Amino acid sequence: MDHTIHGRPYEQTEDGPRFRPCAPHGVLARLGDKWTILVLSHLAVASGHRLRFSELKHGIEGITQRMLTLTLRNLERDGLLNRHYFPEVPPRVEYELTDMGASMLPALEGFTSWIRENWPRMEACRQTFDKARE
Amino acid sequence: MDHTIHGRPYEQTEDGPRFRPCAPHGVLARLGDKWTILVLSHLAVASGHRLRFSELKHGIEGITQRMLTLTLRNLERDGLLNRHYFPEVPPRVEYELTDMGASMLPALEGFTSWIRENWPRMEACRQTFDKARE
DNA sequence: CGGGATCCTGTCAGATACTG
DNA sequence: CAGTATCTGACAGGATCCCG
Repeated sequence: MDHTIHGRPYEQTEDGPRFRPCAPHGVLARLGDKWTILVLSHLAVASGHRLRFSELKHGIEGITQRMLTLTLRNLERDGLLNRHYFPEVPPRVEYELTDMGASMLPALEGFTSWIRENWPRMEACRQTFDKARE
Repeated sequence: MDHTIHGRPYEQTEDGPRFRPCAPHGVLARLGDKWTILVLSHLAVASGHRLRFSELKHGIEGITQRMLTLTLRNLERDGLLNRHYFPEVPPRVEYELTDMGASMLPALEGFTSWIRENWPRMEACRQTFDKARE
């Protein structure tokens, strides 16, 4: 039998539930990496949820070709976006959110709206905390 | 004037909006680290949103003392939980979600529910992707 | 234009040992 | 019991060069 609390798998022990590393962690780890949120933000507001490589690169301050490529590969691997390659000269490549990728946006938006509301307070907490142990 | 799209700051350029690194990324990076979600999950389901250090340590498979301490410090710094120290012998320390910490749970739950629904599909996409370029 | 291949670096997780 | 201190290897990510 598989037990879950709030959808998270755990095993019962005599001292209470013990969670194991699980899916939410893996996905949030991906979203939490340095560039993924920025890439998704751009595609979220783009017409057709679709942009070419150079538009993404120019739109994200400080990202290198390599990191953009890696970020896009990971998102493609997870099925969150599709890569469209046009063998023209010069070549053109467009990235587009999949249905699954687009379906994630409301959940992400819900979370980011919480963050926006609470961000000033978190920032204040950090400064208080840091000052208390300078 | 400060422009935002979906709450994210950006600067306008002749080629369209350019986002800058912003608060959502920082918070998600924290949540995405290896242990934070597991710590929050435990506190979320604990009575009074409150647990002592050893309960957390025992409840999270594989975490080291050091990493649990660091994870808890970061959450405390962000104002998401409080540390209660009882100078007994042996000492006892309890960690408790703050109001802000508890207010984050619904947003987190919304996100993790999306993940649970889509996780099998993401896993399938990864395997397809990996096989295609073995 | 898009991106693969290499090399290099700082950062951080993990293990271990010690302490009030 | 609940930490802190120290060391180490692994790895994320930046810089650079080249290629169809």
